[in-house]
Amino acid sequence: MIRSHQSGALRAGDAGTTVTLAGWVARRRDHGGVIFVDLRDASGVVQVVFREDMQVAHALRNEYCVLVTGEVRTRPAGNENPDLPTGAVEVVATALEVLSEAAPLPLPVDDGDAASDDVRYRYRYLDLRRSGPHKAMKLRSRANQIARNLLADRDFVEVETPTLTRSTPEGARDFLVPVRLQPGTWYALPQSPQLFKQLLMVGGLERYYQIARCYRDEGFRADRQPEFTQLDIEMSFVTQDDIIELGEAIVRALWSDLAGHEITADIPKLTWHDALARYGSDKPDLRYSVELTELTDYLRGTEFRVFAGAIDAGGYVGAVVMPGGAAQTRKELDGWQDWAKARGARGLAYVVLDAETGEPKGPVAKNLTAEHLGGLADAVGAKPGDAVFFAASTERREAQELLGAARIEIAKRAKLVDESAWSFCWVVDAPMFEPTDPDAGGTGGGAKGWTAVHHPFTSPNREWIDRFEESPGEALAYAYDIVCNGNEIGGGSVRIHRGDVQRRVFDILGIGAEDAADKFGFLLEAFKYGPPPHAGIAFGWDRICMLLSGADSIREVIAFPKTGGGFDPLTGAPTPITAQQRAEAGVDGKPKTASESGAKA
RNA sequence: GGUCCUGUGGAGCAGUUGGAGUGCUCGCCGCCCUGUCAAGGCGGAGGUCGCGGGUUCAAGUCCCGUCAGGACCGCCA
Repeated sequence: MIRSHQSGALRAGDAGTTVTLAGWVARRRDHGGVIFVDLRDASGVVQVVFREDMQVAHALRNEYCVLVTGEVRTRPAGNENPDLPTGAVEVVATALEVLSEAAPLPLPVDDGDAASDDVRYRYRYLDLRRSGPHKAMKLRSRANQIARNLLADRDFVEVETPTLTRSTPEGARDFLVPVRLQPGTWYALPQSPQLFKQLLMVGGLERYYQIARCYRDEGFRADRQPEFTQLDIEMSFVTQDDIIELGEAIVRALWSDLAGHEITADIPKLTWHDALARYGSDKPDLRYSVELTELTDYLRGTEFRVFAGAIDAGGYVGAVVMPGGAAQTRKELDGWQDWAKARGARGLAYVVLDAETGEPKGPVAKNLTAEHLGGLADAVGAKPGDAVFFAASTERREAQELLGAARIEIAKRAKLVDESAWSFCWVVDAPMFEPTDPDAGGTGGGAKGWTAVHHPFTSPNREWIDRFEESPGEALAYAYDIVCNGNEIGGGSVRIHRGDVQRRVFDILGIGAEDAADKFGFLLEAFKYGPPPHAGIAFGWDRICMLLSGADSIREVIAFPKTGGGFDPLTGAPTPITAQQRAEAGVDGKPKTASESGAKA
């Protein structure tokens, strides 16, 4: 080591010690006769004093990398800085070596206002010198360590699975990699290690985990990047409850250590259907209590066409209450219409209850009978001064999700969210299937299809395993998600381990035997040889680290993140390739053996 | 694929009704300064107003297109 101590570790007890420090010039305060330099390394900052005999420090600039030798002294009385951990001491320099100079900085490296995201990520190596990003990287490392320790204590085996693998249709779009040695054929980057971890169970490992990079070529968001990380877990000979117990243990350990938050009781469970019915979301934010009310029966017989149309078609009408919402201006109420339209809804019907009299008012009120209006407040649990928003649709889930989105927006606008709170829940009993493309229903009379809510390897629960064909839309799965403050932070399922059940599920999904063999043949083959019952879970590691670090984007907990367009501002990736690279990569080659699936019709 | 917001010296912003590249904070360069810690004082440099087109006597400002970043919808088994 070229240094003797870490800058941030120096304390009053070190006074009198001669130290050699290495780090960066965080700030220089040049008084002419005496120069103060805040020297920063990974451990923190300490003040270095250069006296008249050390005027070389005059040439130092921000972010020069320097080596300083000097004596630690307690600061003169009255000059301590209580804001710094090292504020009781300073280092009086006797030697200075500039290890490397720094050009004028393209962004501020101090902890004041941050630059915009694209500048920060273009110069991420400078951004990472700031304390916030630095802490986020350390937090993530610590989170990995906590998970590894806990899983090692429980005899889990950490296994790496391939990142150059087979394209598995269904689900998200794959990133594809051309194969030079077999022109015209492509690897896919894994969307998750799902199939491999199931094969590891067949392989008898019983307890597997991996901090796994996953790749999905879909739209990117604040909480979605083209490559992201899961803490991926799979176990044999377990039930859903065993996975939930393990998941809670991991979450409990993470939040205890990294957020100082103790999860004492069991994390509450609610069913997928309850979550939709009460919160209009399969990842409800339980930090606030606003709930939806179904009004389908209450409003049955109404002549208001918007509601009657949904009710008569066997659909759903519901409402959500905005506490104090009656105080909104006409402009604000109109704003909700724009908000709803931006989400693809026709609008958001509402009734406001007069703050004095409780009298229902608003455009929709004119369309409802006195009877319906009279009992409305009680039916939805509204008080005078509240606003009631309605949604109606022939598709229950569609209306519920609109109200769920309104619920979130209400909480935001009415400031109902306790930002310091942590609220966890499990959402269990998810349906096995949902109809494909519900919007297209009714046209052409084409066959109604089903798609897996979770994934095609999810087991129906005991109640449905022998008869899910009877009513695919109602069949429930052993599938579970863990939710924190309205973010899905993990999810998993009990897997199908019986070939016959798997084939029946594929049948419902419209995946024929030939198709299944082509896409997942290797898994079905494996399942011929004594596959153990198994179940697993995967945690969205970036999201968890984001929540624990208080960030509002997973980019903050990724060392070198990409922009929403999948662009890396630092390296400039992706880039075009040269003609020679293209020729060598085999991009344009034709597969040698044209299998049925590969050949064009 | 769609909607909305943003784009002005190195960074963060302001810029009114269309009237001179105008302003603020920080940074940068030079000088002064012996106890600061967001040091202070004086002086200075630094601009294709994202890009292209249009309207106009005149565009940072209005219109159209486009690019980039962000948020959201679709999508994400």
